Amino acid sequence: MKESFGHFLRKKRKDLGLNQTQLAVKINMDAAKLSKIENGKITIDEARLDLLSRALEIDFKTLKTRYYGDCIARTLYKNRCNDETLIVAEEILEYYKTNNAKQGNLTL
Amino acid sequence: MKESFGHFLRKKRKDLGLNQTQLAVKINMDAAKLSKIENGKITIDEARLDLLSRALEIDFKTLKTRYYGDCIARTLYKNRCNDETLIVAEEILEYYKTNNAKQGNLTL
DNA sequence: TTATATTTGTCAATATCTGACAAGTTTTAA
DNA sequence: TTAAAACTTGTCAGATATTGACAAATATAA
Repeated sequence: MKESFGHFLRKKRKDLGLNQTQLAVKINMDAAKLSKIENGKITIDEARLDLLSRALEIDFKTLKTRYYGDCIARTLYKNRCNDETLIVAEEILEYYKTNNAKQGNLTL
Repeated sequence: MKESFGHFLRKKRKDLGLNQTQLAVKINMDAAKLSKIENGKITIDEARLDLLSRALEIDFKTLKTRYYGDCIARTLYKNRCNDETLIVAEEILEYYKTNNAKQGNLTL
């Protein structure tokens, strides 16, 4: 079982022997904010995800997958969605792909 | 392949021979807003989803699954997530379930 | 065209998010 | 048990986003 995105980040940070303040400097971020990210209190954008992947020596794609995977897991958990939801999501994703919906037009 | 949540709603509405204005009245909603929902421009909360399920004679659970499935599909599509993301999401969901994270504490 | 249906834009009020910092708490190590 | 370091949380005002209600514009159908 994979841990949460925040725990994953924290583990990687400690593997490199960095504290939050040190890592925060590397990615030009307030240490308090980094703490909130590790604890899943706030979101992070892709630009910051990129900086983070470099600082933690993780492949960007891997980190991105972990991040959005975590976001989706939270949506499911928070809203008490049933197990079928992910399957339905996959099917609807195909719909958007084949119908070439404009990506900017999509509101979550 | 399943269509989007909005298209699903529209189909069900037309099956019942209702126009947006008529359905909007039933669920105590502005018709313009209903249009935006059918076109995926805005979100809807569970209370309204419940009203909608009654008005359209759809099982609430089914509608809810469709709705969040659509939200997740949009997240994936909009952010160009790779195929592995859903698998990762499933694993992280298990983490939240077993660790009994407080559902209120989760920020998306 | 004319009526009907749908979509989009606007508005102010409300709510949420942001970064920066201060204050508080927990952990660590002597 | 201490003090220091690490971490977490709260606050602040400014920015950004969302809401419901309505008007205007567009599309569809008769």
